Amino acid sequence: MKLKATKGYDVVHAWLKEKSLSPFQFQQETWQHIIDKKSGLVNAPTGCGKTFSVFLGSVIDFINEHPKNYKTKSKNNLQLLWVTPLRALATDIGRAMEEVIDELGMNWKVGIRNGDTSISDRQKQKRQVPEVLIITPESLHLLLAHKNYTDVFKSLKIVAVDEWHELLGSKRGVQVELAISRLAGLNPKFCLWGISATIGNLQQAKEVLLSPIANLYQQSPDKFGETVTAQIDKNIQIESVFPDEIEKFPWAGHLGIKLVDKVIPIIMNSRTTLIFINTRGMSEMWYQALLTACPELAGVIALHHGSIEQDLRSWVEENLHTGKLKTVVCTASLDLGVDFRPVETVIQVGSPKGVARFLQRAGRSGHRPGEISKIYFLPTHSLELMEAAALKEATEIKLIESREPRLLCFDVLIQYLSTLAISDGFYPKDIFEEIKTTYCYRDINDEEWQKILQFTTAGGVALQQYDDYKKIEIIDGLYKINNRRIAMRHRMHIGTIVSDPMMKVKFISGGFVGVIEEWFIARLQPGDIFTLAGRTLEFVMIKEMTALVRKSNAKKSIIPSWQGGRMPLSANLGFMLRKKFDEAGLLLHKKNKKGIDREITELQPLFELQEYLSHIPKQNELLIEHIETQDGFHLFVFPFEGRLVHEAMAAVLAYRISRITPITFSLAMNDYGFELLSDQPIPLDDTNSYGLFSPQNLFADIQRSLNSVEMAKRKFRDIAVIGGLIFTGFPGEQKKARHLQSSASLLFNVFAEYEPGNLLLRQSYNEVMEQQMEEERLRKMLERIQKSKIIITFPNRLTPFCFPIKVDSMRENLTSEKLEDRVKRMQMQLEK
DNA sequence: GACCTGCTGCGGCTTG
Repeated sequence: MKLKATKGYDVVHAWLKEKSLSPFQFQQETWQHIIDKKSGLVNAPTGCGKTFSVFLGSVIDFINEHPKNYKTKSKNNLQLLWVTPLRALATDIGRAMEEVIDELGMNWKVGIRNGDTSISDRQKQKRQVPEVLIITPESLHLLLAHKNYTDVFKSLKIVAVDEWHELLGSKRGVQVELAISRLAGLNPKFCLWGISATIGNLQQAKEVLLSPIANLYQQSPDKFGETVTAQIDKNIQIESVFPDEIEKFPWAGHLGIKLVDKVIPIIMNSRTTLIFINTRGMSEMWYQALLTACPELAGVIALHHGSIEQDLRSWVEENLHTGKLKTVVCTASLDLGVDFRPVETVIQVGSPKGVARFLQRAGRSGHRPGEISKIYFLPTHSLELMEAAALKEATEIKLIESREPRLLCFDVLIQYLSTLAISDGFYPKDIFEEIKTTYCYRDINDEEWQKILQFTTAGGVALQQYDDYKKIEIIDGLYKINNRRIAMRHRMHIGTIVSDPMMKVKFISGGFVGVIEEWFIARLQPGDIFTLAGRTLEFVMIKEMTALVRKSNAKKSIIPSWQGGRMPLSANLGFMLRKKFDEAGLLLHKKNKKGIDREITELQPLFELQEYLSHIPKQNELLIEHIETQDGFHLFVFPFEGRLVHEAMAAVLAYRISRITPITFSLAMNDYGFELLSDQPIPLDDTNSYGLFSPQNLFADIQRSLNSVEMAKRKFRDIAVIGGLIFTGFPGEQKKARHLQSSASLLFNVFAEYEPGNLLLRQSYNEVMEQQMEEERLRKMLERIQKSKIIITFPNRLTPFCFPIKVDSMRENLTSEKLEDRVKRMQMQLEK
């Protein structure tokens, strides 16, 4: 495609030429669309100039509009609104944009508006609106909460939503949708561009973002907008780290520290290495282990995770950028963000749980078009090695996960209405029309809308006697909040991220180290030694919700753990894993092992034992193992559908079996399968297996088998905070976690008793089903099982497949030392 | 209610 010659393009083209840069095809395509005033989605990997695709497009467009005076034109006049999910990205992108503007001699200003923006900068931006404003979704809503906010957006020409794939699928994405619907209501002339990495549902991603704009043009949202794809194929090299003797490598575990000696040469042979660890606690352990194994790393190795003080993290990022650091051990905290050009090698320790995440991390290395991205996969137990084989093939065929957009988030809607009410107020009729243009709320009905309005103005049915919940007043039909206290509190609570209250950790001598959860600190005695941010610390005391510590030289220390999210194995990776096990099973009977993944051939001894004791399931089979040990009667099932689905399925199966015979179970699960354990034989056999895994009555059986009320209550806490029902305190004034949960629980009970139809209550149950149980996936799994062959085996001892689940379930009752002894004993028995 | 594996992300302490 050749770009139409325009003044704007000439100017930009000349500039590019001067810099000896030639634009990529996808960038030119985007520019053309922007010139033609179209909207759409750019699909490009990070680090290949996706920023410039849209940014330069807006520059070209501006020059075209003002060919004569583009150098002097414009002041106080927002042209481009750049939405990005990360504050850290804003500075970098802003700097790059300023450079271009400077070199083109244009009279544009770039402003950054987020929580880091100083008060004086905010005031400056208010007096003189910059031409380019880089903003987070939260800050964008804060703008909508300002009086006369409509003035700011009058001149807006282009809105870009960067990293849209990161926002889609979360309530932050819903916030973006709402903001877009409002802007579309105000200023129908702007173009909207999303920028996204590759995901499974790109078309849907485009539709979600562009829906309100499609509505303006009265077009059907699923067909509206352009898709521009960068044809830049990243060369990704995946290499497994193999233990020397697979026979001696543990069958279970999650840390993988036994392979630390294999990591040192990789670090040494590479300029810089990022080591991704799945949890914060384990990243602390790896950091220590690497330093112990290779003391020369002192000073060039660092640690980075979400509970480390922001300043320390920035220091690490900065020094990684300049190449001073050779290695950084990190968690998902470095998945996104600053463009780490010098990173040469990436190591993934343990399961990345999904294809997209793995590719994202691989892409952190060789971060330039044309360069090879090199990633090592380090397994934490034997069977996990199969994930490397699965990831390789998934990468080849681009089996990348989708991000499902969230629907009908009433909590976010309530927050949004309060936001509009504290600025200029709103007329329900207009706003209802607007929100219905979003993907999230397109199916909202009149009754639900009335309930929402009633809720924000009168506290709904249950809370009508409490003035605190009557936030919005109606004056001549205008919905408005005039109470300054309510307005202030609301501004402080804009956003959809609800975190557990944490305790800060600070040196007595001053200086913050990071944050830790209350329960962890609560069990420490003064004088106890623990580790945080790679430092050994002695706990002194708690003062004003801050744990005071001093440095320590002790050799032994406790490593904290945090209660984070529990990402399950993705459906795509599970699918590929089943395929690889199928291949492994076939291979046992084959002489010629050419062309077979090395991971599979290395694991041959393990597979032989599995096949001897039980069976290796094929793709169209479900393996069930009945095993009797001194602990009792075990039933192991291996659907490979991820922890959350297994958790729900285990409960449903236990319930269904208990209807055949009165029987109680204890349950255990991991990403590959689950276990039912009982003191009596478990009546599951050929005659009833399909019935027990039937999708029929699934919903009812879930309700009966899981404590959905308790689960909904937990979900409700976040919903209540987002919806503004619970005030989590002024900044710095931390509320206790217990306190927060109990106020949420109280509200939950009130609704359950007096207003069972409450929308937020309903939403919490829906979120349990959709997010926690992954009901959709559970149902699909059961349908798959109905079409599969169920293979029931009776091994006379534990098998390589069930061993990791067994070890995980033992962990619950034992301390780690005892566990280690016990695992050894189990393994010895197996080797007999 | 919390641990023995359990991520990340944002915002707020005014204004007339």
